[in-house]
Amino acid sequence: MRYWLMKSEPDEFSIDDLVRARGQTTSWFGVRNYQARNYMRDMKVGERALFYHSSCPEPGIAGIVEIAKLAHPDVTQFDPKSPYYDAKSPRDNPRWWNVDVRLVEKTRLVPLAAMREDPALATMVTLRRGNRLSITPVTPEEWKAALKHTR
DNA sequence: GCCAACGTTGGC
DNA sequence: GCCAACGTTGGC
Repeated sequence: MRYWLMKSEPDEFSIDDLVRARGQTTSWFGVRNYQARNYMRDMKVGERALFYHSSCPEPGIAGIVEIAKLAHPDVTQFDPKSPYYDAKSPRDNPRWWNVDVRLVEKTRLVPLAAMREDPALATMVTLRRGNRLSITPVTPEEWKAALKHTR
């Protein structure tokens, strides 16, 4: 059982979109980074992730999601009309994969500044200097510490 | 809008 | 395999 952090720009897809889709699953398409893709392929159904708002006025943890479906080929890579289209991805050997997630809960926002202030969270991969990965692993200790901030 | 940091691309 | 150029991320 592993824990994760998944970033989303709220302008594109926010915690409130997940609230509106409560009970449904949401396809985490559009990841175009190999390391982040590999993490998604490691994910198992039922594992949980911190849902993080990035590139916005108030970056931080906004909720908790769980993995609802194992990684499967990202349909947008084959759609020429999609901004995520990848002409070089072979249909019989897709480059890009995505899991599906579902909302566990929308939490109080845990601002980036608060995350940096907590020594128990300062170790998070996503907070490391220069890290830009949209999907990163979270240790059980970090997970516990993060949940405290959401209450 | 700026800019540091990083990943990817492509010529050699 | 190297590495410069380029594009992207994401906080500020």
